[in-house]
Amino acid sequence: MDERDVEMSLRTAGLRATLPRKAVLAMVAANPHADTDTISREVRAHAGPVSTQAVYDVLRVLTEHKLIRRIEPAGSVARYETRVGDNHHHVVCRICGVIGDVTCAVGPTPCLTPREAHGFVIDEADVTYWGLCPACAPTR
Amino acid sequence: MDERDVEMSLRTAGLRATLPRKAVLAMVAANPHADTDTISREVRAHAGPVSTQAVYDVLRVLTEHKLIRRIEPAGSVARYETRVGDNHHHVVCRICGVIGDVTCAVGPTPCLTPREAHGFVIDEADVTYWGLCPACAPTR
DNA sequence: CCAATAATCTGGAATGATTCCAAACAAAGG
DNA sequence: CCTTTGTTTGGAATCATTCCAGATTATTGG
Repeated sequence: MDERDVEMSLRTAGLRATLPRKAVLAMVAANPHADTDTISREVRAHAGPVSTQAVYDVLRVLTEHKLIRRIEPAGSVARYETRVGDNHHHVVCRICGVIGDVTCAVGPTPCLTPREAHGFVIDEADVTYWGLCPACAPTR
Repeated sequence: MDERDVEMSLRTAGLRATLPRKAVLAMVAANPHADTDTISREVRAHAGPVSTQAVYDVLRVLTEHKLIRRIEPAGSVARYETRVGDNHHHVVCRICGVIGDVTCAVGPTPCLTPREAHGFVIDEADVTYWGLCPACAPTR
C-alpha cells in the first residue's frame, strides 16, 4: 500500500487525508496485527511527532469507517489489520502470542451459518483459533 | 447444580471444597455468563462475606481446573460459565450485550477444522457471533 | 487563495478490571 | 489435632484506554 493508495482509501471513505491518518493506515497495512503502542512508536519513527491521542483517535475513526479491523484476542490488547470484509480469522500462539491469518476453509461466509440462534439476528462471526506457532510447538 | 454436585465437582478436580469455592461455582452454574463483579455481589448476598480477592482467586483456580470457562467477548469484561468441553459458542447482542449459547451446528468439533494453518498446531476454536438479540432487534 | 471546518496537540487526569502484596487468620482433611 | 492450603484485609500498582478543554494547525471546498 503506497502513499497514493493510502490517500485514496481515506478520501473514498470520506475522510481527510491528514498526516497522522496516512501514517497510521500505512503502518497498519505494513504490519498486520500490530497493537496500539507499536503503531504509535512506528508512526513516530517514520512520520515525525504524532501524539498518542491522535493515534487512538485515528485508529477509532479508521475502524468506524471500516478501513481497518480491530481484533481483540482474549487476554491481548487491541490489534489492527487492514484486511477487512474478507471473512478471515486468526490463530494465536498460546506461548508467544504471535497472530496468523486463517482464511475460512469452509466456503464464502461459512462461519455465519447459524444466522439465527435463540432469536438473535447474527451479522458477524469472530473466530479465534488457539494453539502453538511453528516456532513454539517444538519446545513443548 | 445442588450443593452435593458442587462439592463433588471440586473434589473430583482435586480441590478443597471451601465455602467461597462452593459459592462461586454454584453461582456461575446458576447464572451463566455473569461477570466477576456480579458473581462477587451475588456470592456475598447468598453466602455471607467473601472477599473480592477470594472471588478472583477462586475464578482463576476453577478456570485452571476447567470447572468453569472464562469468556471474553471483545469490549467486555471477563465472564464465566460452567458449560465446558462441549464445544459451544456464543452470540453477543451489539446493543444490550446479552450473551446466548450457540451449540455448534456443523458437527462434533467442526470449528477446529483448520487443524493446521501456517504451521500452527490448533487445539481450540473460540467463536463469537455478533448480532442483535430478540429484544433489541425490533428497535432497529 | 482563504475561510470554515475538522483534526491534532498538549498535558494531564480519570477510569476500571485485574493483579499483586504481605501478614494474620481460618478452615479442610488426613 | 496438626499441617497445609485458602481466605481475609487493606492497600497499592498496573496498564490500556478514554476523556477533557483550550489552543493551534492543517485540510479542503468554494
